[in-house]
Amino acid sequence: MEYNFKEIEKKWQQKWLNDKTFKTDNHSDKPKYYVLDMFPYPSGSGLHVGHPLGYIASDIYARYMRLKGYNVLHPMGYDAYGLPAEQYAIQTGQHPAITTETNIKRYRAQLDKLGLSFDWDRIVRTDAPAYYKWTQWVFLQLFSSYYCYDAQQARPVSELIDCFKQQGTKDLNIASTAVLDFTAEQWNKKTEKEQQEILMNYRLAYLSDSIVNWCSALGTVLANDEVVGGVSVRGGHPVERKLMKQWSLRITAYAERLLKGLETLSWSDSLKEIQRNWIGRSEGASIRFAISGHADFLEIFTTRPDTVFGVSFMVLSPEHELNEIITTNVQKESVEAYISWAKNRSERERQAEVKMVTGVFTGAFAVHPFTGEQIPIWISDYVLAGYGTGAIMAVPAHDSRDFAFARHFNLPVTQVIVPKGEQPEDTANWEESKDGKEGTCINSDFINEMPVKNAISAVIKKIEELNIGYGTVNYRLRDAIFSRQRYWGEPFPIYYKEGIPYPMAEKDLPLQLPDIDKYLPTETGEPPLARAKNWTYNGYPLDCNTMPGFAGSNGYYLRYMEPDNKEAYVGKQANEYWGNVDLYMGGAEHATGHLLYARMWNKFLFDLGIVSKDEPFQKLINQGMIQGRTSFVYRERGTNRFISLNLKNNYQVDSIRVDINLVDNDILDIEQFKNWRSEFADAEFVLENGKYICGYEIEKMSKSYYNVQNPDNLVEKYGADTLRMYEMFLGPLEQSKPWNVQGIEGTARFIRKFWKLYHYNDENNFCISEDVPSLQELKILHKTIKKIQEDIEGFSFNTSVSAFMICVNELTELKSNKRAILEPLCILISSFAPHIAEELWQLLGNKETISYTSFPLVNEEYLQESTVTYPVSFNGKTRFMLEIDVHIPVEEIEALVLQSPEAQRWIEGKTPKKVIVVPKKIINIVI
RNA sequence: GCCUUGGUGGUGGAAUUGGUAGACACGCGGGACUUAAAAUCCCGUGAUCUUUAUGAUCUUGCGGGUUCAAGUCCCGCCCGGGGUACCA
Repeated sequence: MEYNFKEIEKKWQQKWLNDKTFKTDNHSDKPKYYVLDMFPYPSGSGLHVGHPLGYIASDIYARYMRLKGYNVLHPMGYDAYGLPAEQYAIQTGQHPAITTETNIKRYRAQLDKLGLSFDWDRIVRTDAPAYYKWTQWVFLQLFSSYYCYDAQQARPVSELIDCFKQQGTKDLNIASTAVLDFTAEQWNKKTEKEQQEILMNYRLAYLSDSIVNWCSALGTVLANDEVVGGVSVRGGHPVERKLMKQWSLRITAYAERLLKGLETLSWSDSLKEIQRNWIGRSEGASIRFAISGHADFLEIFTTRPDTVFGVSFMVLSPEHELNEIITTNVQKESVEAYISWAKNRSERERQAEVKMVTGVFTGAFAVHPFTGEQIPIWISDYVLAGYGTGAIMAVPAHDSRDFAFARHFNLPVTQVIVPKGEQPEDTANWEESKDGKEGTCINSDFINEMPVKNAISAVIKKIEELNIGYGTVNYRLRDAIFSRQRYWGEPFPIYYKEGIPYPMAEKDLPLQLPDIDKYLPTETGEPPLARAKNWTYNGYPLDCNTMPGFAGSNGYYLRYMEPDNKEAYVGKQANEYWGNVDLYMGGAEHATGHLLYARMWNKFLFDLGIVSKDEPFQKLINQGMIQGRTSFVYRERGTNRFISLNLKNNYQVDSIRVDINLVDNDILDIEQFKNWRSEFADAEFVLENGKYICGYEIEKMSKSYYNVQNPDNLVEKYGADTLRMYEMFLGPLEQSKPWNVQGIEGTARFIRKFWKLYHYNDENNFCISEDVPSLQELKILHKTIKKIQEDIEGFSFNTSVSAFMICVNELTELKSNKRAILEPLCILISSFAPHIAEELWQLLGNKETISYTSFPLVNEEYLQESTVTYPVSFNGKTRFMLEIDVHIPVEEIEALVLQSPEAQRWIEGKTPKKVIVVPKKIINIVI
């Protein structure tokens, strides 16, 4: 039989489906292993070649673990809520549910063709009411909980109310938006509304004013990605940063645990580092400065209280609430102008354009807490409203941004720290600040001559004594804004009574997403849900926001454990059996989003006693991103004439992305291009050598860049086994790489070669030899088993594939087709190329599928060598090879080498200075 | 800007974690089979030089350093990718 991958793959995919080969039971004698992929967002352009990279890798591991005797849970689902379906709905009027359904069907068909071993009976999708019921349920729990720092866990708000009734805020150490102070008596006198407002200050899901990108023309809030240069990408309308009431999750309450928990995880160091930096723990002090002529205080956070005597000005963020209060009449106009200018700059712009120094003086002065000096208060957008208190004390001598600011506005620079081994200098000559945290204090009153570290604690002690501040820990992490003014998401199970939000009863969940006539915000700027008819609960209006994309993806891994449970998010027994995810496969682009929110979500559920593990994802592998190669054509400005790549420098041109399907080998198919868009129908071209050559760039694969490569054509042409092998062969799993199909022929050839090894006669029938294998064949086999086992366990799948290839090449050379070799080989290859492996396995006469067998064991005996071949180097340059018996002790090797005629030739009668013998590695002779 | 990651032949990449740089594959060149093509198989393939050899020299983004020995470790640069809080 010829190798007919189409028939073979279809046959086995059908069989796995019919037999439910990969259905997983929640009960087993075997140890459990949970392999999870980050589920995809079903986009309109279908599954692209980047998706399977992770899915194939996790599938290889899942299949391997089954062979190693584990009960493996390997499910799949869809992150079905998202912006693209909504945008499409706005444009076409088609309900996002329909778009999503179509896309999911397409994804499923594409996934099925790859031969992935998912247990499809456990499918979850985030837009299913039976699923989002539980997303809403968790939200209600968050709403009804607060975070107690003493207990280091979430507690019910009802407990907090009892506490307020009895002792007010006394001795409370809990997470809050603002620090409040009241007695039991005061609490009990408050109205229901006042009490509810106070409780909002503590809830883990709470309403507050947050800064968002508001586009009044579109009537909606935009992501930073959707804003460029202060205007919306769509339409180019102005966008301003505006305070709006939003739901938030108090993830900052979990900052410390999120940080600590990282230590227990098998994630890459870089990913942990990203999360650590994102959480951004810094120790420092909060100090209150009095303001001249005002009752208000200016509270700042600094990590360098030791530099307090070097303060030469204060800086407030443009959003700071004191701006309005303290600005003098003289400065009013320029301050207002500056603030309104700064308002339209995104946070990213502000931080990126670090060289651009801007700011304005308020006219007001703060009072130095120790010297009583008058310190001018400035406003500048290099101070961010969202970090610390949104205000800083500027110490230009020891902070580079403050230094740049001081130089630009000609403010004084006072040195207060002398780095070790240096002398105090005249700061007028400085070209940069001395930011180092090592040194001794000068010009600093009571901390003079102290090293920085001691000075920090001395100042903290002093401000605590004076009751003007305290030592504190600050996090860069911000609470997550949790509401979106969009349609396609989970509605909030919250209704309003006299403007106060109340939770719906759990028994009334899920609160189903209503149908509406249009997916746009209302004319008055209300979110789309305001268009829904009877959007009320017991006669009260419901919240019109929806939850963000990440809401549904937080706890989905729990739902796979028991997807049909109607009583609970996840049943206790199922959760205790599956614990957490043993291996999570997904992209590193989720490092600070999903992977942080999901951890917090899980920790909260852990606090509630719903889940048994504090961390959701024990081991994490980030598959690299497969990048697209976007093709570009170059249009001469103001014309419809296109200039070939190497001639474009002679013209003034604009780069235009062109669909990669119109380009072959960088050569544009001009006829197809003309038909692609009506605007190009009468295009003219300036060619080189009769061809139009396109340029290219490597970037993220995206429908909007026209560079999406889908796997369908390749599966059609080469089969799933080849595609699977090829995607793994492409390079290290964790590295990003551009997609390129140049090498796929080689993998296809290798699979055919493997098949032919057992189908070599004229009729192409299956031929197998029952002979006992030779030592050489056993050596090849066991070398391969060992290598592949090591590589799978180290997620080095590219070298595994190479090892297979070498093995097949060697066997082909020996014309070896023995049963005793093929049988283990089928099992080895079954993780990578499961279809061909099953087919050969069946041809060998096996009745059961490979998943019921176990991984072959390595017999080290076959791998032992009697000699070692040493490279012999002179002064580090390898000159010849020398074979030495393994049993010769290391001490004797030196003499042996020096005596060899080759060595004598290189030594040329000189006396070697030194001989280095590294066992089994190298011999180096220094002369 | 900040965080993170990568840079090795014409191309994708390998290198036992400090020990023969370029495995394996693509591509390319040559040959066999064939009327021919496809497929398949065999040989060659980092660069330069010469005395054409079991030869020499150079070579892992650039510049320094540590070491008997550096793609790998250290310091300083350059360039690409991802993230940067409402894309998923």
